[in-house]
Amino acid sequence: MDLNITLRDARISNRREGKLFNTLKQSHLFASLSDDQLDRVCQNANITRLKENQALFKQGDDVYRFYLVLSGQIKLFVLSHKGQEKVIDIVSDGQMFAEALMFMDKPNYPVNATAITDTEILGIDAKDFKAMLRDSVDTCFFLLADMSIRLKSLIHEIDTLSLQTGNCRVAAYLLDSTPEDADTFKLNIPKNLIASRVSVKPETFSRILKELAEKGILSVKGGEITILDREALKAMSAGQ
Amino acid sequence: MDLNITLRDARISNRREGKLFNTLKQSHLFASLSDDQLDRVCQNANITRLKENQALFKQGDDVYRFYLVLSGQIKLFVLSHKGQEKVIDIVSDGQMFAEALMFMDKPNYPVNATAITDTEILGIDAKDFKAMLRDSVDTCFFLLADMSIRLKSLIHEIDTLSLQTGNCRVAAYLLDSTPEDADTFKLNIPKNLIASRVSVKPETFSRILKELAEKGILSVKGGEITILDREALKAMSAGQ
DNA sequence: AAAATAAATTGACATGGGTTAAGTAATATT
DNA sequence: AATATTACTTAACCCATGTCAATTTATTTT
Repeated sequence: MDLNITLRDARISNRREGKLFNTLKQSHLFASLSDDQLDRVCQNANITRLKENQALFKQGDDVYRFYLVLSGQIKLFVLSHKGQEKVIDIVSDGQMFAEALMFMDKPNYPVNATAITDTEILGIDAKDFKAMLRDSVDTCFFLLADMSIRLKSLIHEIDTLSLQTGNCRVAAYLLDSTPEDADTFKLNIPKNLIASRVSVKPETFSRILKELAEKGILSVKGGEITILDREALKAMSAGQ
Repeated sequence: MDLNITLRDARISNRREGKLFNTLKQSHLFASLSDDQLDRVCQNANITRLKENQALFKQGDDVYRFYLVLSGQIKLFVLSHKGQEKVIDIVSDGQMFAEALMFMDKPNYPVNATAITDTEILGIDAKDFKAMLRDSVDTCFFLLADMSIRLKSLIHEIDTLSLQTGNCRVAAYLLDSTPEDADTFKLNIPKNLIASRVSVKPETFSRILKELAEKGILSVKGGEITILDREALKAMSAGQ
């Protein structure tokens, strides 16, 4: 199929400007690999282009690869019995996902992955990567650190789900979405996905934004948010 | 202090009946280590006895060790701004905890750890362990698998917190607490801790148990639960 | 055993946030 | 540009679960 291009081709066409290699090296995990190791890992790697709304894998599918987003965005989500969707995470440019699974016995994806915009991803073969990993304890340690950070942030997520209100989670999300300096920014994903990400309904998300606007903490113009009172927002994200 | 006994002493006194070594080998991670590697790891290890309600570490403390529970139970929990407690996990005999943290830059415990009964734990020095780990890719892989399983279960936890009711989470907890064969069992931790573990208030937990009893799904006599209709309980844990 | 303390239950009530439904804005399609 | 589709907002209502308060039941302590 013409959606899949072998990495060899991609490397030849991209090496000149170094786009792919640079992207890989920007990623925490690959930064410490030599070009040789990178080559080994990329033997059976491939680049896939997903159209908006196209699924990459479904919850329960067997795991043969993990992925690095080159451009675009992927949503990782679970579905309830009744088809209700909960966004676990949104993965964007330069970020890796599903890299933790290959170490399990007979791994299955615990989430669904679907592109939310046209997206270009690099898929890396789990077997190749694990084989390389046996020769690179450093990379093992990078991966352990990576997973450790994820564990910590998931624990924090459980924490906020159990102990905080939707209000706090929205405030925290907004603070997390804007750099310290810029007070005006555009939401990079649709509001209904943000709502699911912070575990409230879209209606509730709207209400919370409205409430924040009424309190003078921020102003909302479509997808453009301006933070007017950062301290108040921080206070709210910390739980009032 | 007399609460800390060096492992050398412990080994001498325990090797005969092999209690400590067996406990270590029952643990997923240590099962693949040679006795020599085990010795290296245990250089600066020590055994600590905690009294009921005694804290082992607090959220934010620097991480120098990770732990294996030899006997008793430890609760891992976070506190809200207002002092509200959320139990992240209960760790019992043979289980390891905090082993994921040592790979981070300047790690701090993301949770509090307190003994809920008199507890005996083996503390393993993170530096020693990491040094040994550089010579044992196998153990790296075990650890990666271990962390992968934890990641998966935390994702599942977020899933159930976002998409399911307290009802479902209680049902799932109860199913998880009893072996497939025995229908009658004693809750091994106080009900208020179970409530926090499944993210409901003690009052709500009481009501849910009462409702389950009224529906004929189980019977409750103090801390003793008898499952009367396992299928119904499974259905409820799956979301009605 | 009695008293004191802590844990669990129960009821009355409050509320955060879900549900339903309608309408409005924004985006995509013809 | 006109239509269709999708995303977002708003309002009225409702429910699961939290809060508060009072009791009952366990568990310690003396």
